[in-house]
This record gives sequence, C-alpha cells and structure tokens, in this order.
Amino acid sequence: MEAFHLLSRGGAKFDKSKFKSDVNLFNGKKSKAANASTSARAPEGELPPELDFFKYAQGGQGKRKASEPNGGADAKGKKRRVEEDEDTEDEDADEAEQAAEEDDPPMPRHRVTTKGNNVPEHVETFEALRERYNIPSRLLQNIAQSGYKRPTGIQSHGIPILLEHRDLAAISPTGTGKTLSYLLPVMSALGAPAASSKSNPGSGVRALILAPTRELAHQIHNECLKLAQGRKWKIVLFSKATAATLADKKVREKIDLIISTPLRLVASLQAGNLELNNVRHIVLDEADRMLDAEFLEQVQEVIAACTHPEVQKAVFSATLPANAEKVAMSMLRDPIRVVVGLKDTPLPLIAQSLTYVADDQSKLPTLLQYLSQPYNPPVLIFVSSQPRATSLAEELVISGVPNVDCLHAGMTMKEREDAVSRMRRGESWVMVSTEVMARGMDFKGVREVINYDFPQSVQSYIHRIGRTGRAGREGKAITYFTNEDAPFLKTIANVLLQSGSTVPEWILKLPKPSKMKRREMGKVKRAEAVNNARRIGRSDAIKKRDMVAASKRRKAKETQSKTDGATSSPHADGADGESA
DNA sequence: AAAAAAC
Repeated sequence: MEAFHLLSRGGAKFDKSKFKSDVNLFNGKKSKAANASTSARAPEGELPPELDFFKYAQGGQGKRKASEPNGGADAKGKKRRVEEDEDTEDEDADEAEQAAEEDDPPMPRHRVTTKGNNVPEHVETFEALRERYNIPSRLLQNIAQSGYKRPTGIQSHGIPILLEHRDLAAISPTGTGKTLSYLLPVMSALGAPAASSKSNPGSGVRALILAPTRELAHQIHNECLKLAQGRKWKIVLFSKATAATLADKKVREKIDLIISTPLRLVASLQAGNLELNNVRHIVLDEADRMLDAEFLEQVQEVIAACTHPEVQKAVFSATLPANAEKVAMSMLRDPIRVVVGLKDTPLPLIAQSLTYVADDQSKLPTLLQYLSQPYNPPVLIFVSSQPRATSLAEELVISGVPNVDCLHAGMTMKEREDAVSRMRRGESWVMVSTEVMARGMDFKGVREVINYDFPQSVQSYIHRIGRTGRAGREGKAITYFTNEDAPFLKTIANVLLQSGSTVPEWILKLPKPSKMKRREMGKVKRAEAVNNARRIGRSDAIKKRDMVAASKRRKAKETQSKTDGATSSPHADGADGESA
C-alpha cells in the first residue's frame, strides 16, 4: 500500500507545468474543433435528427424502445442530434481560477420541452430574473463572480419554475448546470439567516438537498458556499461529525440549509436530533438513483419528516427511466416536467466507442497498451467493484503508469477526500473508480472515460461517460466489452448511435437476446464473477506484495498492544483488507 | 439484472 502511494504520487515523475501546458494546448485545439463542428452541423439543419427529437421529446416516456429500430437502420452520423447544451456548471471552490483560464467553450443550445399547468416563462439572462422576481442582487453578483454568464437550457427554464414555488421534475444532460438550477432559487428564497431571527420560532432548516454520494454532496456544498458569499446562512454538509453537534437544540435551530446523503439524515431523525418541520424546499439530485430500491425508503422517511404544508419539491437528473419518473411524479404536487435535449441520451460532444476484449484477462493488456500511447489526462476508469478498483490501480502503478489514483467507498473518508482533491488539482492522470464517481461529479478537466468493466445499465453508462464533455467541452469515452457482456451490448450500442457515435455493423446485427437467454447468461456471468473477478490481474508482483503485507499485518497485530496508534499507515490495512 | 453506495 505504501509502495502504491509512493509510486503513484512519485514526485519526480510528475511535471505539473508540463501537464498544464498540455492541457492548454488541448483546450485551444478542442474548442476550435468544437466550434467548427457546431457551425457545420447546426445550419445544415439535419432534419432527420430534429424530427426524431420532437418525436421523442413530445412523446414523453418510453422513448428508448421507440428509438431502437431506427437507431439500427439509419446508423451513423445521422443520429447526431443538435448540439446541445452546455453551460458553465462549474465546479468547485478551488476551481475558480481554472474556470477563468479555460473560459467559455461554445454553448450550443438544447431543445427544451415542458409539460404541466401554467408553466412560467423562461428567462434568457440572469439579469431578467432580477427584474421579474426581484432576487437578491448579492446572489446575482456571486453568480457572475463564479463565472456563470448565460443560463443554460435547464437554468433558463427551471429557475423561474422554482422561483414561483412550483414542483419540478427536471431532466437535463450531464454537465449542463443542474446544480445552479436548484441552488439559485433555493438560496433566493432563503431569506434571513435562522440565527438572526431568534424571536421567530418558525426558522431553522428551510431547505434540504439530497444526493447519493458523499463526494457529490460535498461538491454541491462547495457550489453553495460560492453562491452564499456575503450572507450569514448556516449551510451544513451533513456528516457524522456535524450530526454529533445536533444534540444541542440551539445548534440545529441555526441551520438554514442542509446538504446530505439520505441515510445520514435518517439516522439523525431517528435519534431525535433533527427537526425538518419547517423545510420549504427539498431537492433530490440524481433523482432516479435516489428513488431506486435501496434509497427510496430512506428518502421517503426524510420527506415524511418535512411536514410543512408548503414544501416545494424538485427532482433533477440526466436520466429518469419511466418507473423512476412515476415514483417521482407521485411525490410532486402539480408538477412541471422539463426535458432538455433527449431524455436518456448522452451528449454528442462525447465521442464514444466500443472495444472488444474477449475476456476479463484481456482487459489489462488492452488498457496498458492504450496508456502506453499518448492520451489526454486525466482519464477516469470505471470498474465494477471496490476490490477491482484497488487491484487495477495497483496493477497500473506496478506497470509504471504515472500518477495513478483510486477512489471507492471502501476507502476512509479522508482517503476519498484526498483523492478528489488530487483530481481537482489535476494531479491524477489516471483515476480508477467505482460507481461512486459515476454521477454528478464535475471535474472539468476529464477528457477521457474508460469503462473497463461494462456498465450495468444504460443509466450507469450515460452518467459514467458524462464525467467528460462537461460545460460544452468535448470528451471521449471508451467501453470495453467481453463475450460475457454480449447480452447487454446492443442496448448500449443503441445509446451510442442515438448520440451521434458510430458502432460497428456487426454489433448492430446482433439479435436482441430474449429475456430468458439474458437471464441465463446473467447466471453464468455471476458464477464466473464469484470465481475470478474479484481481482484484476493478479500479477506475481502483486501476489508477492500481498503476502508481505499480510505477514506485516500479522506481526503488527502481535505487537499491537504495545505500540498501538503508532503504525505509520493505519489506513493501508483498511483499503487493502480484501486481499485475502 | 446486479453491484455500489448510504451508516
């Protein structure tokens, strides 16, 4: 483990300034290319995709099915719909300068469709919001300072809806500024800080934002702090530590806004340490994820605790499958539904491809080969489990790949945070991760995503590759597939087609496997997974290292009673614990 | 259809 950290961080190898200039070079080139392709495509009018678009957008649900047939038929460039989007959702606090230097990529507009009663008119500029809704000018200032210039599609439509206190289901592609779409209205409605109105018993937590991972909650919190500059609101990123302070009622009464993962909040509710009866705004980010089986109960419990009659609810996501949408709509009151671009379709800005790799063993050589040639760092690599993330990262380090990092939820909070910061600072060239990183995370610099392990759903695919191509930048996504992935290959291939990437003929000719067949193959896959898929490569080097580590641990245990906290790397055992 | 994440 220590070897891993040393190697991957290896000071000598990492030449930051060089990296930076590479990045700049890339940016310059790319934005020109993006401009060119935009202007080339848009004016030509590409009728077929446009027509397709309207068909789907107006039809509402079930588009995926409808799209499959012609996806196969007209193939290729045809399916490339209008360029959409983009905005400037930026990231994180420490990224302000980076944003400044990268400046504005082209911002093609998305088609937007809305459905619902009395839909408020959209705005073209942030200034228009002040005229119409009288939102605090300090907030507008902070928005400008954070580098936001023009509202994106979801912002110009979603913000007025939320400012008029309507419930909203918003579907907008990855990297198109959803975060600001809900933060601005919520913060605009927040009013005076709870701490300042002691006489008012109706203060306390007035807004709640729920996200599926700690990392995403943290990122939202950062964004929130930027918008809140100059105000005295107490904006809390919920964690074990902050939850512990809530035993004191005075502390919780001063909170204005909470950003949290659901379970954390449920724990505090059940402990009787939190009142949500004055919450006026609830936002579910990554809504389809928040409403799937594992989270639904928790989310419902939180929502049930928000008993104020005027509570406004909003759900946001880049994907919203029909069943999730049903659940979402049933929670909302007289909702408005806004769809930007094509539902469940990635951005055309992302150049996607599929790579055949026969079987699991063939993946590592393929990846090493890829990384031995010039690529655009940072690359984000997705695998299907924590142990696979750990061992793939180790294999890469051992193979001499520079600046390799790893991030999964089995790591300690500190390790996770450190990994994210390295990523944000541009120090990671190759980041190996699990689904934790698949949703919402906004690393502007990510130019390439590799699905080392095949994604388990269309939604997962869309979100994973959506880590690149953000805010109008171009991106590249490669997906490895093995024979075992065959049953799900065609579904993903159709997603590629829909978003303007090309797919080899033979894949399109694959029959759609029957449900039974899929189930059968699923079984085989699972059985094999149990047998061999925990670790990636199992090189001799790693085996040896593991044995050494194991014996060290044994020794450490024996002497533990004496030396206790003195071990140099308490976290190493945890992260490496699965090595058995 | 299934793992990851949430604590």
